[in-house]
Amino acid sequence: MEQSFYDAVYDVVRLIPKGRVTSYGAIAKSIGAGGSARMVGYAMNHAQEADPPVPAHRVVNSSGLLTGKFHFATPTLMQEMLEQEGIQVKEDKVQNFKKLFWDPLQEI
DNA sequence: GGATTGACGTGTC
DNA sequence: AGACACGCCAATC
Repeated sequence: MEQSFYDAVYDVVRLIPKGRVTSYGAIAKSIGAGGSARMVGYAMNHAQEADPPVPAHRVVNSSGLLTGKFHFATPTLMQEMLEQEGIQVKEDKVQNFKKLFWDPLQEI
């Protein structure tokens, strides 16, 4: 079966550099999905079972909020991972999000 | 195959 | 400033 919408999302997310984050909308645009930001998040749900694994913890919503943290093994895992990469997270929000934001369109 | 859903985004009240 | 509403679009049931 052909690569589906998911594979495109996975590929972009895997391109996110360590210590950086991006938003669902940005990914959606990069794959040509436009305003289908929801689809990106939907794909990320499967990302847990995707192989190779996708750094979904580097993907947050446009506000820098860790909206999908509850979809990880543990709700705190996402924050832990981000902090490991040097990203400051407070109240489930990525601090300095604007600076840490990585736009896939700039890479692709 | 129609209806529902969803890790979102932007705007409005 | 916080809460609510609508829009997008593909996958799943």
